[in-house]
Amino acid sequence: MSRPPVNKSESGAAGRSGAVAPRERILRAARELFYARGIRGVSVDEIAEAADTNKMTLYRHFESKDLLIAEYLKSLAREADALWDELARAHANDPLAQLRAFVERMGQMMAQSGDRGCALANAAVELPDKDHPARAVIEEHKTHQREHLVSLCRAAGLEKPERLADEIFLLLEGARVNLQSVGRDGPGTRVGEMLCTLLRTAPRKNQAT
Amino acid sequence: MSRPPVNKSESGAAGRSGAVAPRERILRAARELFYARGIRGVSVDEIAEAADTNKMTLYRHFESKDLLIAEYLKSLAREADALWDELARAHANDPLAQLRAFVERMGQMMAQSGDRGCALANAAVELPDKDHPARAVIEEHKTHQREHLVSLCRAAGLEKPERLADEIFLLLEGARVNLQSVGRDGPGTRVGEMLCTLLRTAPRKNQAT
DNA sequence: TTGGGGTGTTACTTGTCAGTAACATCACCG
DNA sequence: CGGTGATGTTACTGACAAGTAACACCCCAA
Repeated sequence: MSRPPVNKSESGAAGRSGAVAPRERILRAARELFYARGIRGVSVDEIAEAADTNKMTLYRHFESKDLLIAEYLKSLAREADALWDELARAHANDPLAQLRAFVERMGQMMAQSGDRGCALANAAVELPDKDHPARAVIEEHKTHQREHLVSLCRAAGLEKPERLADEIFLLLEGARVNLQSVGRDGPGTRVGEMLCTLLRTAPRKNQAT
Repeated sequence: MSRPPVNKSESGAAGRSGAVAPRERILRAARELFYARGIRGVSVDEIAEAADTNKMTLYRHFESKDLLIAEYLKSLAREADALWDELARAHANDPLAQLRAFVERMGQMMAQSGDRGCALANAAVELPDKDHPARAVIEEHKTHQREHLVSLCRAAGLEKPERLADEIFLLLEGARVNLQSVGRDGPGTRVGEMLCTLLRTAPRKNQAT
């Protein structure tokens, strides 16, 4: 009780040195492998090896593969939220600029890397079981993402913010899933400019300024 | 050489009677199971059993599970092409009506059944290996689908047919993949009206008529 | 020095799945 | 009736994967 609360992630192998704790290494390896090869196409042994550790240590940090999957998706969701925060800081009190920066960022992501689309959506395809622990993470994140888009559209004074947000949202989802079907020659790579013109030509509510 | 080429599918158990040949039963079972539970989540044993036959017969008709997957997707692609043909017959020489009927049909499909989105796109997610025999089927079909949309938009005299077709295409893809993440409460169910207004407000090229 | 917590290692159990072999059966055709 | 081809049945192999047990190790702190 009285001793300093040295968390296991802070002490031990990691913490002081530049090394990374096993749990973190495992999560990073899981992210790479799950994304690149699909969740069901990667074994926990492979993940452990890629994380420079072994299966036992993996199971000491994650109850099961299913819960590791859920954590993997959670970490991606947190990263996406961090992007929102970053854009909010970069364009404070300018929701329209945040929207623009967002669609530009997504367009870039799709143009260069990320042939494999949205990891969350992919997971939903790979895990049809509605009771899988990952499903809650996916649904929560997608809903949150869409709501954030709506609130930005509304704050930007755009007309029919729900409809516009849905359009942006669905176009992005479609582009990312289509990238996996037809690769870089499909319409997915041109979604960036589509969204830019969509925002540019979106009608604003007549209001004071 | 000289004997009449009695195809196995026409003679034997099926053909004359109302029964269905094993190969067809297997394909149908594969369609249901692969779609509902994912490709990697269904074993060939299950498919054979659902088709009221057994694994041996399955392997007598399909070289491997991978080729069965490819055939499964091919049959779906053929079905989609048949839908185009049906719409073309129903609205001959009226490409705009074909487009409208198409988006309406898709909206219906998503509103009632088909929680699991586009089987082709799902397969692309589940089969990251670019050399998988199913990939060619997927890419070919998606490209063909998009080209058909473009040609319809162009024939309908709509402006920027490529851009409009891509928008329709991506919105549909996005709606279907999103349906799997957030279910019926998401924006996917409203894509029907979105597409209708998109078509209604799409600018036509100034031309005689 | 000593003890303990996190980690590495090996080996194992259990289950599943793709694919095959060998043989029995059944229907139809001549 | 006899034979041929498709189908059914059973049992099997080999591979792989999730998860666990037991034990050795090693660094750090008291």
